[in-house]
Amino acid sequence: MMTALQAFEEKKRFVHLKELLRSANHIQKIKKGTFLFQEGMAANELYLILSGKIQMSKMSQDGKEMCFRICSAGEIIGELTLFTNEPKYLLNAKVMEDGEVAVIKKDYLEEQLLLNPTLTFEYMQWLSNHARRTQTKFRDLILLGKKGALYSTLIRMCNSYGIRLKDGSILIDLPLKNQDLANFCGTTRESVNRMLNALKQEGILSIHKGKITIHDLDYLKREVQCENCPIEICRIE
Amino acid sequence: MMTALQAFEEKKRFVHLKELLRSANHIQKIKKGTFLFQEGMAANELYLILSGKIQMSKMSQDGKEMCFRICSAGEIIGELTLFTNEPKYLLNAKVMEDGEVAVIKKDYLEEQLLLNPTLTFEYMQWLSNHARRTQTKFRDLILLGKKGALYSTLIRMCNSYGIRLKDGSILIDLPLKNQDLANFCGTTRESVNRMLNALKQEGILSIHKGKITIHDLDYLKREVQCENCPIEICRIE
DNA sequence: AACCATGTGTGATATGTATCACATCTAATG
DNA sequence: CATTAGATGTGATACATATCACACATGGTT
Repeated sequence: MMTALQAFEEKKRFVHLKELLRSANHIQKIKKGTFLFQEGMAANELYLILSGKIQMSKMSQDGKEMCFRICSAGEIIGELTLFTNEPKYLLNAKVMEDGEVAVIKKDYLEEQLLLNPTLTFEYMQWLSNHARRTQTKFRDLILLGKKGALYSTLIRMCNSYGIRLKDGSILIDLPLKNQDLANFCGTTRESVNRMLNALKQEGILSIHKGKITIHDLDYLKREVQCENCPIEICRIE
Repeated sequence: MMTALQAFEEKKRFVHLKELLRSANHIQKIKKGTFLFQEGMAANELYLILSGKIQMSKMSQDGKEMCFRICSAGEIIGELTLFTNEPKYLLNAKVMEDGEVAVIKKDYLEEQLLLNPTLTFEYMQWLSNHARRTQTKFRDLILLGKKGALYSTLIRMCNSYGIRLKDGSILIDLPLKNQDLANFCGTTRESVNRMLNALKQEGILSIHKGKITIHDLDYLKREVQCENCPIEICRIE
């Protein structure tokens, strides 16, 4: 779990990049249930989320959904279209919660990134960390079986969206349906339901109003033989 | 499958980056069966492969291996340690075939990358593509089941290591054991063996001296409902 | 309060996949 | 060419997971 200091450090990161993004072209309202963009669409802009929540996912041809991350205020989306040939969005951006995004022209951002070494540095750092996170995440999802996949997802969600409560429990501050979790870890809502209920029985976690609270994170870590990798790596996104 | 033109374009990519790497500090011989580096080791250098083959993989705590890519001449490894805080290798680099690598000091490369916009641009482009490849690859591995995972892996290997033969078949120019393939797609060697034999029966592929030749790539693509994503994305690495 | 849509919970069953235990096969080596 | 180590091939079985079908809970609406 993130300590107060770590959270502080995390916020200090990429300050120049975020500063640049704030000088955006215009602001756009986003409404729950709509898509900000969908995979395959030509990508000329990227977005800084000002408020609201957006789920980034990718569909398989047969209708199954792989969920990558849930983004909220301060996060950049559409970033992987930068510096690509025929830029198309690779993911779907589905709005989970009303809000606003700042719209940034891709061309402008690319130009600025190359002109300013500090920006370049921050962006490369972000990309490297992204790639590193992805490697450990997918190793877990693929090698640990579905139960391990769920446990690993819960652990990462604690690090990405968790709030430490007074009793030491961690509230994952996102309303998550069984189906959402299933989409994150490549299983079915029924399996997720059974596994969550088993964990509830054991007192490992509890659920109120669609939000999960983890009471015994160490249990989950033991079960997946967690190697306690650095906090910037062991995250959902 | 890559056309001649595409292959040519691919080779032209990242020329400045590779040029820089050739001005390396020194050359090091690598011997089959040894590790150039292992995950967790402090990372102060990265490498350009001059000859030989290196398999990049990550272990899970219970001894299972997730294989990410097999690199040969012209490829850079250890690159994801650039611009990270406490740089440690994230993967194991196991030598599959004797050869030589050029050793580049991490500090020097970081400095050069930031100083030269062309280099910066190439490296960012490479990182973006890497992230995009990873997203589609793991979606396939996680959502398609083990058979789909194997088929997807074979398709990507055609694009990464394939040589088109006169009769239109594609030779995957790597000696691959059943266990290697299993490590790539998160299954067991027995399962891989059964699936490969079924494909042999159907005439979809054949194997000589440990190298697989795909006779009917379209069959594999149909089975995984391949969406024919761009060649720089549908690859193993 | 009755209704409806959406989500959750759960048994029965089918399918997919791993595991175990061997029997070959093959290539390298003395 | 005999031996051996490593790789492949295959049945039997156990286990994990998905699928199906439906009951139940919940919250919002008329």
